[in-house]
Amino acid sequence: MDKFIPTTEERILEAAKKVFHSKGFDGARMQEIADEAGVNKSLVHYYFRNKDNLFNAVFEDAFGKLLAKLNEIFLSDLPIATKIETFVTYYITFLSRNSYLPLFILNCLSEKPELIKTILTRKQLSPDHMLARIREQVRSELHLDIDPFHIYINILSLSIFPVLAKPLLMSIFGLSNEQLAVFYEERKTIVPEFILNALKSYENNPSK
Amino acid sequence: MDKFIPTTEERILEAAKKVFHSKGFDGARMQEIADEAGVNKSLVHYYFRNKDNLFNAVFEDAFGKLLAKLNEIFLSDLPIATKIETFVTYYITFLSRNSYLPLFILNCLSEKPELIKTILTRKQLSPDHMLARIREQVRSELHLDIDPFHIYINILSLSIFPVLAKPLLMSIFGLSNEQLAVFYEERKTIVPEFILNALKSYENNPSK
DNA sequence: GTCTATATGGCGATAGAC
DNA sequence: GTCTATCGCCATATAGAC
Repeated sequence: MDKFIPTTEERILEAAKKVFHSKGFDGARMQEIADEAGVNKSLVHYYFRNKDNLFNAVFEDAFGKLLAKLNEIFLSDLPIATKIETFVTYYITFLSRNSYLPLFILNCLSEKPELIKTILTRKQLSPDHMLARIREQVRSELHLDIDPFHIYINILSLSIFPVLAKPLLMSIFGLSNEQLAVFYEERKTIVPEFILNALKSYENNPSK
Repeated sequence: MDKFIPTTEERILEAAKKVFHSKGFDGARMQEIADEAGVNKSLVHYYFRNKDNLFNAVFEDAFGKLLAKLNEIFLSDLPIATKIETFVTYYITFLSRNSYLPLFILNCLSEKPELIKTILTRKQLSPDHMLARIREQVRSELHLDIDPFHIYINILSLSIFPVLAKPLLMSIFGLSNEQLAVFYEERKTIVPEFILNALKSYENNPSK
């Protein structure tokens, strides 16, 4: 079994992910990235020219993966209930293992929102297409004629916020890492249940 | 009507809020804060000694207000359904008017989680007390014997995340400021409905 | 490709006149 | 209390030897 030997460039990119994810653009130091990668500081500039370039590479990698998965799940042929379960489980699992990621992405988007256009076109992702698909399924499978946008945002909120708020859960409620792991595990079943329960009630009482 | 004339110190603090909220600790510049307040840079040091002190003052102000309101609502004598409505409406209103706040607070907590202890003790806030109160009401009013923690986190998620994700909503879905205002307005009724619907289903089917 | 050395600028903080 | 001037440090980035 031949071991994967990363090139210097890959080592730098991995180190940059670690540092940018936890410290953000302004807080990160090129020296720290170099140390983390075990290379000389000048090499970082040699491969990526400047801090902005390196940061963009890190951001595209992080956000691109998440967006692609989002699209993959919601454009698939699964029934809507299964999609919700799959999405919630996948996102909670992935984000809780990379818990710096969501905060990093939101910070980046609030500072440089233009970066997202590049990624959407480069990866050929269309959020409108995805929303249309959800609306169609909500209508045909759940027999609800409602705007799917709020539902969609609710799914994202319930999956992402609890990971985003990890430091808050630890410092306010004093949860340990073990308790947090249990908490996230529970949410993988509780959240889809919660959402489908809420939707079922609309079925009985189609006010909208 | 005598106009409120802010002291220099107050002007600096207000300016610091604006700059720290939007740029974070590392991104903020003492010079920018001074410019924003219309004073000389040295005056900022004169009143607050250093950047850390100033930042702590800003953080305590922001987070303290939100925590106090959270406690006030959930420890009040309102029925649980009304509490949820009140909370959702208040938080969406307040946060969407100060949309930098939630991201600012989460960043701060992930970098210096120890700051929260000070605030909790200084403001005499007890999260455990609040959770106990919710459990009690969920049991007596909704006749559900379930752990209120997930419900509580769901309420926070559905209220806070959509504001936190404002830049995401704007850049991915291309929402304008007007569309966002409508969106947040809709959520003030949709979210409590969604939550209470979900809880009602547990009532019919008390698996837990 | 990888290193050392250095240019260049910006930032937080202080000293000291008024 | 408010200003000007400046110190000392550190960060990004580049030049150039190997």
